[in-house]
This record gives sequence, structure tokens and C-alpha cells, in this order.
Amino acid sequence: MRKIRKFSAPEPSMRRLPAYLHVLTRLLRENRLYVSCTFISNELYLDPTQVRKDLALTGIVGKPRVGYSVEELIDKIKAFLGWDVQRNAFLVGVGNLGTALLGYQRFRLYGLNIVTAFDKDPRRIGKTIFGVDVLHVDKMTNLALRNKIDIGIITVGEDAAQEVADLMVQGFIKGIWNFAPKTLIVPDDVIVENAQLSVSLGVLTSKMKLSQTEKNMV
Amino acid sequence: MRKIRKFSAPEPSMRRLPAYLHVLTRLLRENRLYVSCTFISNELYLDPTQVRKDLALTGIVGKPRVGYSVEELIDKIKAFLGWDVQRNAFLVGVGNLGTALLGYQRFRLYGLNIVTAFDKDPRRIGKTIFGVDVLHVDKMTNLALRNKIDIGIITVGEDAAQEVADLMVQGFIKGIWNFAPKTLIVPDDVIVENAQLSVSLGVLTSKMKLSQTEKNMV
DNA sequence: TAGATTGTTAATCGATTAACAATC
DNA sequence: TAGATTGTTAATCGATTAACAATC
Repeated sequence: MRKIRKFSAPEPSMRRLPAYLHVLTRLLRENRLYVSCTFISNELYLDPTQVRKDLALTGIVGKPRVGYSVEELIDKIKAFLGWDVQRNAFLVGVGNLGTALLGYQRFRLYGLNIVTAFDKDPRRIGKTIFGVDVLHVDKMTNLALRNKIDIGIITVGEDAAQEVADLMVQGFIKGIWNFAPKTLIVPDDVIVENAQLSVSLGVLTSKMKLSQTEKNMV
Repeated sequence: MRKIRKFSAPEPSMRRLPAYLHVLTRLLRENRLYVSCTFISNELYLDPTQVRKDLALTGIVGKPRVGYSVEELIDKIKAFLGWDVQRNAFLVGVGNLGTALLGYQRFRLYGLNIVTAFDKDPRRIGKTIFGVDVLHVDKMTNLALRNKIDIGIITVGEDAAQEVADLMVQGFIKGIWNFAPKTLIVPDDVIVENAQLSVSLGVLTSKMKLSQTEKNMV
């Protein structure tokens, strides 16, 4: 196995932080100034020590007996997740899922700015979907080189996914968000995050199957 | 913390299995009869022992020097993930994401059958989207009780998510696939799988931030 | 002050990886 | 048979949880 030096924080922690942000945003709306780990852990059914460690990763310092400043904590978590800067993205594959992502307003909260979409289907090219133009995928690499594009979103089928990833790498895109059910091969300095729906569904249906077995066992 | 007796398999393993299935499906198309752990681990950049342990979870028995039967392995993994049976699902929230899920043909491969969709927006009610009728969400609970519905898919906003989950629980739905950015509170016998896009995006942008820091450090 | 909460160190738990015997 | 591969046990690694001192 290729060993990669690990600078990055524990992934389980990274995955919990967005949920903290949801709670904190609500508290901010309610004008709460401070929050304790215990409060967050109760809201999310997590261990309070785990919450404390996760928060410590962001560099925040709390006040004993008082807790953490809600506002400061929101800022620190956003910075930790890299949501404090705007990132320009290209999306390739304007099918159902791609279209849904183009219309997902919430991405603005995370600094994700999808500037252009691409496809190879002539029926889709030339359209404007949720204010985003759809161009032929052949134009993607050059456009990525000219405008600095941070993130490439892959919402094509599994057959085209590697091809699209290659074009993104050529366009010096350093982060790929891959929704295609395919393991991508990219250089070491390119980060791939997989977001296959099947993975999540598999966890659900696998656990459901097990809970049926449990019932039979009782 | 509430301790839950754990029957279910390690979640990391469950999350890797769909990727194995992709490789195996390709091999099946290529008419390969047998496959070794080493082959799969090379394809997916995983440790071969890890692959072997994951496969062992499915109950498959391999032949030394030969490997595992591709066809049998596919069946075993599908059974393990609970993808060997059809499950009826209701989807609530016919926004962009909900619509995309209704049109996602691949779900059939996983046994997921979305039978009806729901919303509370009168402009959406009465429509048929990708062959699925959209009804008012008030009708959901009763319909779930009358037809046996296994899975509820929540694609509403965070404000309505808990409310929708409550209705699903009342309708005896035992598995909830939650795309809303909200931690749901449900009885112990209901399984919730969260599939927030923000979690995946957060991992990507957090790692990208770190790799920029690395560059500055060099 | 007393006590709630943070921050940190130690212990436990679970997942990954290494080593190796069994097998065909 | 020799050797590739499985299956399993042991070692390591990392994440979670417990314990407790520091703080305001």
C-alpha cells in the first residue's frame, strides 16, 4: 500500500462538524451567546468528550463554567471545514443529480460556487440551468486553466467518470467531488471525495436486514 | 450515552462493499469466473487483508490458489447489503434533490422502489414525476400503514425534517434515509441513515485547505 | 467558595495491517 | 510438488470513552 503522510484531521471528526454547525446556527438565531459541549452532545446524541475533542481541533478556546462563544465557534468550524472561502467549481454531467446540485442553494453557505456546467449531450448544451450555462465538456479543461477552478464535480455515469477526472486533472483542478460509482485514479496532489448514494443506501438496507434478523432471533 | 447492542457489521466494511460490487460487475461483463482479493485490492487501492475480511463478512468461501467465484460473490455482497430484496419507499420533499432521486434509475439495482412521493406545496401535488405520483404529505402516514412501506426518504428542508420523520414513524416505516441537515429523533427500532451532502463536501474542502497549508509549509 | 465546565492524560475499544498456517 | 491464495491469529494503529486536574 502506498503510504500517504497524513496532515489531515481525523475524518470521523470532520464528518461530525457540520452537525455541530446546524445546532450552533439555531442557537445563534435564538441569540444564545455561549454553548457547552454537554449541550451539543445532548442535541446530537454524542459523547461530550468527543464533542470537546472535535471542537479543540478547530483551535477554539472555551471558558470553564461558561462554554464556547457560539459566534466564534461557528467561525472556527467554518474555517476548519474550509467554508470561509469561496471556491469556484465546474460540474460535469447535467443529468438528474447534476441538475439537482446546480439548484441546491445551500451550497452558498459552504462557499461552493458552481460557475459552469458541462455535458456532451447536444440537447443539454447551450441551456442555462439555475443560472448556470451548460457547455460541451471538450471546453472544460481550457476554461479551467484560464479561470482558476478549485473543485470539479463529477455527476456523469460510471463509464465516463475516469475520462472526466483526467480532463479535470489536466485543467489543474485539485479537488474532485465524485458522485459516479467508480474509483478514480488521480495524481497524489489531487483530492478525491466520493459521494456515492449507493454507499449510504447500502448502510441503511444492510442495517435494516440485520434488525429483521434480530427480530427472528427473539 | 445510551448503549445500543450491536448486531450490525463494522460500518467501514459496509461502506466498502458497494465498490467491490462495481469491480465485480465489470468482471462479470468480461466473463471472468474467479477473482482474488489481491485483484480487488489493487483495483481499489485497498489492503488485500482488509478486502479478505470484508468479503468474509458476507459468508463467502473462497478456493485457495483460485479465489472467489465472481457470480457467487456478487450475490453474497448483494444479500449482505440487503439488496437482494425489493423495498418499497416513500419520498417526502419533491424539490431539486427529491426530483433527482425519483429519476435515479440505478436505485433499481439496489432493490429500492419509490412508490409514491409527497410534498405540501400545492404546485407540486398532483404531478407525476418520472412515473411517480406526488400526493399531499398529510396522506403519507395512512398510505404507509395500508401498503407496507419499508423506507422513508426525507428530502425536505431542515425545518420540516423532524415533523416528516414523526409521520413516517407513525406509519410504521422502519428505515429512514435522511438528506435533510438535521439530526432526527426516532424510536430505537427505527434506523436512520444520514446522507447530508454537506458532510461529504466538508471532508473535501477541509482536506483541500490542509493541502494548501502543506504547500505553504514546504 | 462551590461547582460547572474546559482541557488533557490514560484506558478502552475497534479497525487495520502484519504474520503465518492451511489448502488446493 | 511448489506456490498462490485463502483464512485466521497476533500486532499495531487510531478513535472513542473514562478519569481527573485546572479554571473561572
